[in-house]
Amino acid sequence: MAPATKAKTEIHTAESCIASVRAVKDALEVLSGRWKLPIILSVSFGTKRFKQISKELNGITDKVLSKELKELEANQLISRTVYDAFPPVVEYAITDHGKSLNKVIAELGTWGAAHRKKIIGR
Amino acid sequence: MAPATKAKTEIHTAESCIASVRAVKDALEVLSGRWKLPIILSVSFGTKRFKQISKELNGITDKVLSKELKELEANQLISRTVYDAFPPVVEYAITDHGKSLNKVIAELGTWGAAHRKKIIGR
DNA sequence: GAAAGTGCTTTCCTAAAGGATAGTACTATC
DNA sequence: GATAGTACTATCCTTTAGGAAAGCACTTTC
Repeated sequence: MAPATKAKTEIHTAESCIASVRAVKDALEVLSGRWKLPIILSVSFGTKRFKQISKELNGITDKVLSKELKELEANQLISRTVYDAFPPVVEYAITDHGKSLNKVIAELGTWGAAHRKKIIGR
Repeated sequence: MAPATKAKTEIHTAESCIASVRAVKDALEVLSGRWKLPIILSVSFGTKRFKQISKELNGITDKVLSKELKELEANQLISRTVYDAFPPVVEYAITDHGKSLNKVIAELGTWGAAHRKKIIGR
């Protein structure tokens, strides 16, 4: 069997492909790493405090969680509210912009579960 | 304003939250890094050769691309076909399993474009 | 007055990601 | 016989991600 030949239509396709690739790369830049999406998901289930998020993510260290929360806040994906009390009380909530990731994350979760079954088998 | 109080219903919510988080983490493990999703997207636009993918991704080095392609093949997300010719001809195509990521990637692209406008402003 | 509780920060360290650069295999073309 | 063409591989190096462990602030509870 011979390799496929270049068709004229591919030129047009290539351009839209490149544009799409760029958009996906933009998204990945903001959402990079193992934790940002899981954090957003956790918070989108309801306003949470630091320790609660930490427990639900299972495995993240305080340092990393703190750093990720800052980045997410900077990108307006979550909001942070401090109450002056002691011991400290800080609440994290999803923003409207963060909510706009709902579909992405839902799809990803669905796919993750399906992939696990297919490849790992359980 | 006082911090929100813990409601009974949150117990139930927390469990489904943790399950969702796990699924998302599973997905992220397979799709980790800056390049895998863009590669899958590129290939899902049509069967491509090494150099073509390289050009469309804009910025990836040969070494990294080669490595990523191997991982994606191992996870059955793309297929690799070698034709014995000189210079070499190798074609990469999306698999059915890879196609199952279409919605995820499309959503991500849409979001990426919107986010760029919102935060970066162009 | 010791201990617990919360949301961090700090220091130190390892592993992995990823980039730069060059090289190879072999044929075809000029 | 130099050069181009393709899909890599190999080496070396820098940067980033991320983890482990401990410390701190200040109040309340025992």
